[in-house]
Amino acid sequence: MTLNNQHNKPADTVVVLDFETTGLSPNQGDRAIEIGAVMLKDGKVIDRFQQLMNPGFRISGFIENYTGISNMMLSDAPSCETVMAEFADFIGDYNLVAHNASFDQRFLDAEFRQINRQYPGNFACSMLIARRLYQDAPNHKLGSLIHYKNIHHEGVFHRALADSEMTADLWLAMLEDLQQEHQIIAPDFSLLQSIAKQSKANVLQFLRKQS
DNA sequence: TGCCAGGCCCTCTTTAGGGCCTT
Repeated sequence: MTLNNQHNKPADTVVVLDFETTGLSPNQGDRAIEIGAVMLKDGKVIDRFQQLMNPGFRISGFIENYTGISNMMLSDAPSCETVMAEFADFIGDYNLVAHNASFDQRFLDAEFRQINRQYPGNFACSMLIARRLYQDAPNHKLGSLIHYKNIHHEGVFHRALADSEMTADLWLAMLEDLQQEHQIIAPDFSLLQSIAKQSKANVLQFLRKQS
């Protein structure tokens, strides 16, 4: 459910999202079971979305243990189609951010195909950007980066809203580091997308040209 | 019957292999 519908649609607003799913591949029949999202504008959270959804079949014990989402919790949840229609309205035409975005994009595309909805926004991947900016991090899992950047968290992992909140905080930390450590005055969505496309060796030179 | 993701990225590469990341 969305918590605040009173917002405009400026270009500097992004939606940071995270899916919990029945598995790794929509092509193998996997479905979404939870969507969480945070809307960011000018470095602040202005809206949130969180909803469980019933995939129409029982989820595995592995997924119950991994996410803490049980078959009982999903039994009275609305259908994927109902939730995703509401989520399509939430994201509108904003640009999107996710950690390992190719995963979330596959599920978003698959679930939207089921309800004949589309979105015009672009995706940016916080993992690919973090691999460039934080080359000394022990690894680039979301939880590891949260610890690496000393980002406050509530100790909840692998739930959609909690993970999207942490990804949003990581996104804001990367924007701040680009300003503070790389003297880039106004880093934006397209710049971060470009950083992900730089080679590991060339990214510092690329950043110097932006400052 | 047997198998079962996909994309990015690095390197002991490019006529390939394997690790990382997401559930």
